[in-house]
Amino acid sequence: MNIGDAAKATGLSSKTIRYYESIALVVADRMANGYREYEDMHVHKLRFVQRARGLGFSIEDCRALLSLYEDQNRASAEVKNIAKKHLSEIEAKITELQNLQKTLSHLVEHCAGDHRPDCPIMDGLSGTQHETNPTTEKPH
Amino acid sequence: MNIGDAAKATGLSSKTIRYYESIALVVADRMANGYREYEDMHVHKLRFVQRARGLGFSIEDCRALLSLYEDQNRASAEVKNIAKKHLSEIEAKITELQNLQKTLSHLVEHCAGDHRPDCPIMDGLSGTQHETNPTTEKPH
DNA sequence: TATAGTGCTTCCAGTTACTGGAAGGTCAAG
DNA sequence: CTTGACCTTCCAGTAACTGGAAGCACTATA
Repeated sequence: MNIGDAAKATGLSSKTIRYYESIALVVADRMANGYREYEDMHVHKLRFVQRARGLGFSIEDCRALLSLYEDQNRASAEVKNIAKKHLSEIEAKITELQNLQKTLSHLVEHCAGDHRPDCPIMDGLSGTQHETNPTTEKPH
Repeated sequence: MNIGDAAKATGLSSKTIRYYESIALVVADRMANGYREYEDMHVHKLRFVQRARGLGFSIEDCRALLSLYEDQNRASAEVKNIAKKHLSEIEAKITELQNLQKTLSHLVEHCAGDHRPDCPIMDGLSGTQHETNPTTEKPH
């Protein structure tokens, strides 16, 4: 199976699969002509990574998870720790975004959105607001 | 006022302020010795950008908002459009993260997290799950 | 005046996870 | 033998900074 077929089998692009090889995440064997050769085992790993990425795990998390995936003597506690850490990052991000959403929706609701220049959104951004809720001051 | 003072006045780092100048977002004048010179107007603009970034607006949005900020004849509708678009992106992101959170928290809850290798999280990632909810299959 | 220390300058590289594109080799079909 | 689809490598770009190196400017002190 060459890279194009592996791409179809996993839902990843050939580009992405090559990228994963370039960072030593999933490395294929080579055929006589230099083409990459994918066995079922490689496809399984690629699908594993694809699912993990779909759950938002970083590439480095995927690397760790993949090595646990191959480790017959793994402790599920290690897997759980990685997942819990990721989960709490997701939850923190949700909270952060909900705060932005609250502030922004307030501003948007109070903006007439017509041809006139007066705009509570601008007032909020310029610090000229008359009566408003505090903006989250920390860029990331 | 030189760049260090502008940094203190805005809460941005000197590095960031130089970066903003390099992308022509907020450009300072220069003093005889080559140092950047910041007037109140520059500080206002930098604070404006800092607040907009704090609300998650992209640099390009900041550029557009900044030009509206300076436009006496702006229509608040233009501001509102930018904000509404950003707001809907935030809301989409929240929804996406909430889906991940749901799936992940299910998996985490069902993992014993002990010394044994059996692990529902691994099962979910490898596609070997016994009874589970679908994972979000789209990386970004 | 020499020097030390702080702050300023520019430029280059690295971060995350790919994606697009160029230049060129390989293979199967007609 | 040519065409077209596929494969290869390598380079550059994305977003928004951040870190660091090399070197000039300014102030204070010995």
